This record gives sequence, C-alpha cells and structure tokens, in this order.
Amino acid sequence: MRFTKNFIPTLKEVPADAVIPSHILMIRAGMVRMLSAGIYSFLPLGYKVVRKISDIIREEMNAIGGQEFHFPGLNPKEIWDATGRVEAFGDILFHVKNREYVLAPTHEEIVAFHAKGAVTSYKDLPQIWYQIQTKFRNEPRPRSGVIRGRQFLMKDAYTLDKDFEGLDVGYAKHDVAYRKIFDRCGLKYFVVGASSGAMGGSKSEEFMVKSDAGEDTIAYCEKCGYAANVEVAQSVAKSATRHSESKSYYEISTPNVKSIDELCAFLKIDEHETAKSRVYIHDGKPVLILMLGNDEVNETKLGSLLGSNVRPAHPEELKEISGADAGSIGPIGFKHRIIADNLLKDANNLYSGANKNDFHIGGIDLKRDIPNIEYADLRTVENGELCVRCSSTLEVFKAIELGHIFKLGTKYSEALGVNYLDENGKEHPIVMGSYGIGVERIFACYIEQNYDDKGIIWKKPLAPFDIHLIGLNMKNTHVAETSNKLYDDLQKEGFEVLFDDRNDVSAGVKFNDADLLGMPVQVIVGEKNLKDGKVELKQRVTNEKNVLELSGLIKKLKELN
RNA sequence: CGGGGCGUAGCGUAGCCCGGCUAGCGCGCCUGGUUUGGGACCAGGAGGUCGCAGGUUCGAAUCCUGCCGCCCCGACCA
Repeated sequence: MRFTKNFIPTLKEVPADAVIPSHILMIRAGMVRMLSAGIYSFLPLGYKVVRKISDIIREEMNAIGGQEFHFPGLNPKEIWDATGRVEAFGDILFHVKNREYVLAPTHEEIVAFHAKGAVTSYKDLPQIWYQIQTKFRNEPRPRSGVIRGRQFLMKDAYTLDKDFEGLDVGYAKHDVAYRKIFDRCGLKYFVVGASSGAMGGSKSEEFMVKSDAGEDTIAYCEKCGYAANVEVAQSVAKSATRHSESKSYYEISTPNVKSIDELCAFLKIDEHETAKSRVYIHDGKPVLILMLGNDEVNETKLGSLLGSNVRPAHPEELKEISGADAGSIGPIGFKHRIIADNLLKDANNLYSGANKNDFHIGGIDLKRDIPNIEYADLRTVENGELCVRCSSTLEVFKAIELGHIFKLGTKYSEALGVNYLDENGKEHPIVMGSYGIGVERIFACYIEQNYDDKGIIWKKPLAPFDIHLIGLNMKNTHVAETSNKLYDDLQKEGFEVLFDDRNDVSAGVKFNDADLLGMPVQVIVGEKNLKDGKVELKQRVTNEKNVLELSGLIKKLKELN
C-alpha cells in the first residue's frame, strides 16, 4: 500500500474526546473515526486489523467444526416477542420506527428459527453455527472508544446438541478455540467463572483482559489462577474475634459519631471490634445487614441470598424501622430480620449502633444477644486479601470482557419449539450453547497492552502490514528507484508492505508516522546509507536499528518475520 | 437516568465572567521556491451558519430560555 495513494489520516494532536490510550491511538493512527457516540467507521488501515482478527477467529472456529453464517441485523420483532426478550432487553434493544422490526443485539432467536423444522433428527446433531456480524445495542452510555459501542462487531457462535453431554463437548471445544484465538492475537488474558445473568443459562466463563478502562472488577490470584468477578468473589480476610470473656452490653454516648472511622477514633478501638449496620428492604420488610468494620455490603451476594426483590432502605424510612438515623443503627433492639457477614460469626465484645441517635452500644455478644441472627457471605473482596484456594495474595483490578461462553440449555428451543426426534422417535428440545467474542475489543485491548509514547507496537499476527518501507527523500532518484524496487521485491517475497513514498514531507514526519502506526519492522532507505549500498532496518518493539547491505535485507526480514 | 465538564475552520484551542469594528492563534490544507536521517524554512493563499432555535439589546461567540450533541464519574450492562 502506497502512502500517497491511500487514506491514512494520521493526527499529530490528541483528539479532545478520546481518553484511553487505545482510543487515542486508533484515531491518531488513522484507523477509526467516530460518526456518533458509540458508532465508529473503520478506515482502511483499521479495517485491515479487523480483518486480521476476523481471519484468526474464523480459522479457529472452522477448526472446531464451526460453519460460518451471515444472519440479518434487521429482525422481525415478533420472533423477539416469542422469547420474551423485547421486554428483557428493554431500552437496550433498538426498535425500527416505521416497521415492526428490531435491530438484533445477538442472534439466539434467529439461530433457533432456522434450526426449527430443519434440524429435526438426532442424526443432524451436533451443529456449530457462527457468524461475524454487526450487533446493535442502545447502550445508555457508550464509552472508551470502540470498547463499548452502540454498534459493534461480534463473533457469535451457537451449538445445537441433542443433550447436555453434547453441550459439554461443544462448550469445551469453544473454551479451547477461544484460548487459541486470544493467544494468537497476542493478548494477555485470563478466564473468569461468571454468572450468566439474563442469558438464562447455567455455566459460563468470561475471557477478560486487565485494563483500567474495564467495566468489571475482578479478583485474581496469580498463583493458582483463581479469578472471579468481585460481585461473587470470595477471599480469606481477618474476622472478628470471640474473646474468652464476654462483657455485658452497655450504652455509650457518641455525639455526632456516624461512620465506623469516627467511632473507632472516638473510642480508640480497632474497626475489627465494630459492626456496621445497613438496612435493606426485602419484599417490603426490613432486613438489617451487619458487616464487620468498614466492609461494604455486596449487593449482588445479598441479592442472590434473598432473591431479586431487595433494595437499600431510604434514609427517611430508617427512623421508623430502627428508631435512629443512619450512623446509629445496630442489632440490639432491632425488631426485624438480622443477617451478619460470616466474618462476624459468633463475635463478642463488639461495638455497634444503639438504634438511638448519638448513642452506640459496646460489649455486644452476637451469640448471646442476637439469638435469631443469620450468617452469610456478604462482603466484597478487597485488594491484598488472601485467595480462598491457595492463600496467596489476591489482586483486585478492572478488566474488559473480551469473550463469554454460555451453556444456554433449552430456553430458546423450548420458547420457539425447536425439537428433534431421538433414536426412538421421541421428541426433545435442542440443547443450545452461545459463545461471543467482541472483535473490536480484541483490537482495542491489543493496543492497550502494546503501545509506547510514540504509538502502537504491532506484532505480526494483527499488524496491518509486515513492513513499513520508508523512502526518505523521494526527490532523490537513487532513493526513489531503490525504494520503489524494494516495494515490488518485498511484495513478491510475500510481505505485506506499507510504503511511505511521500515526497513532500520531511524525514521526521515519516519516522514519527512510522512509529505511530507501529508496523513490526521499518525499512529505511536514505541517501547516506544508500551510497554504501545499505539500508537501515528498525524493529519497532525493541527499537533496535541495524544498517545492512541491500543484498542481505530480504534474508534478514525473513528471519524476523 | 443522577452529578460534572464541554460545543468557535479538518484537528487542537483563545476570546465568553465584564456584549461593540474585518473572531485570534498553533497544526493541517492550497500555490511558488528552498530543504530532506527524527514532526523544516520563506513568501503568498483558501477555509467559520461561533452546536440549533427563540429571546433581551441600537448591537450577541459573549447575557437569558429551551433543545441537540460530545466527554468524564455514577447507575445500568448479555
């Protein structure tokens, strides 16, 4: 590709709206442009990367027996009503205004539709169907460039099996394929067991990349590989103690003391001697949640313990429920259900609120004083706590979800009546699995992991070109002739070459653009070295520069490639 | 949806508080010339509904009202 004949609009300045490195660099390198919030055009250079990623995905999907489809983005609303997902998606689903269509945010329904009546025998199973298609989701808040868009490219695959054993096999195949895909793309990633949420399945795993731009918070153990979303993650943390001698409880005047920190400072005690109270409303009834010290209630864990109908009590409700405002609530005298975090199990000599403003109570013995108390794991894991599996230190960080594999089961096949006949002529719903990969997320995450202050650093598998050939002064005939010949020769050797053949910009511009675009190697043709029959070869990753004989160039490039 | 910020040429921005003449600067772009190993130089030039609509005023980029768009934090998220 010649620079002069192609649209590669690089930018010297950082675009005002871009914040994270991948977004900034994708714009500066002339690979994407925003059309509207969360909607991006891929320019030729960026689209080349998209194709490289897609090709890797395609190869690995085909390797596990996947068959590539192309499903419509425009879907009849009726089929989405049939599975109840118009309502389930709510505002996230784009609706077409002048016809009863929706824009597909995923394709389970369409796969089920085509399977119905066509995949009718156990002999037809299993099937792996996949596509790489644009998805539409009306995200309330697109962000981080291409990472969360309203329109995005997704590889989505679906397995059709006769039973759950078959599903296990298909699921395992995808697990292997996904690891190969992300490995080949050169990404550092890890795998998290996750709850499958609204997809309505049983087992699922998420493939994640550590990144400050991420939207999930993950607890990760480097030693044993334990990884879990903090919504469900567990850890070993210091618990409250049960002292051999249990004091009797007593009221303490604590004017204006509200937070646990203030209480500890006021009484000169450790936060492991305190219990924080949070009041929730579950099915219209108050529940007191007791946490050790400053631990935060994990509302996901609370939700799965009590069921979905849980909300924090409003500040106005607190006084009527407990007799006090937030900051003075506690278990003693609380007349409703009380659930304490496991770390508080059977603790005594505790300090907590008195259910009377500006008073706390000391000497609480949960075992003695709160006979109906229940215990559960309700806390949120924090950085530095210990792994429940291997006791080494957990790291808590933000991460981006690259891919997700689900065991769906029969939810969609039952809703849409997608059945097959077994060996005995008996009818069963087809068992489905669903497997997604965010194509642009691979793109962005790769850059997040591979850049420096000059620009992107591509490695071979995703690099839009193998070689960035630079003719420094194209007005010099020797340079022009040599670099033009090299351009042809290198391509004949099978290299993909980007040729900076501009004759109206100075050397510095070309060097800086080359570093910004970040091809793995740069071949620099300049008058100085050419006098001696030599050219310079620069490796982008290491910044290693070699001046070598023209005659030996191709051999050296083949070694590097 | 809640909180905060922003919208001026292709990009980055000044001016706005405190209204006033042809809206300024850098980059980029065009023409000519010089230059060519790390974002060159000289000369000339093009490019603006100041987000949109309404209002106040003799006069609005600037003040007021409404709307739209974009970014960040939160909520939400398959």
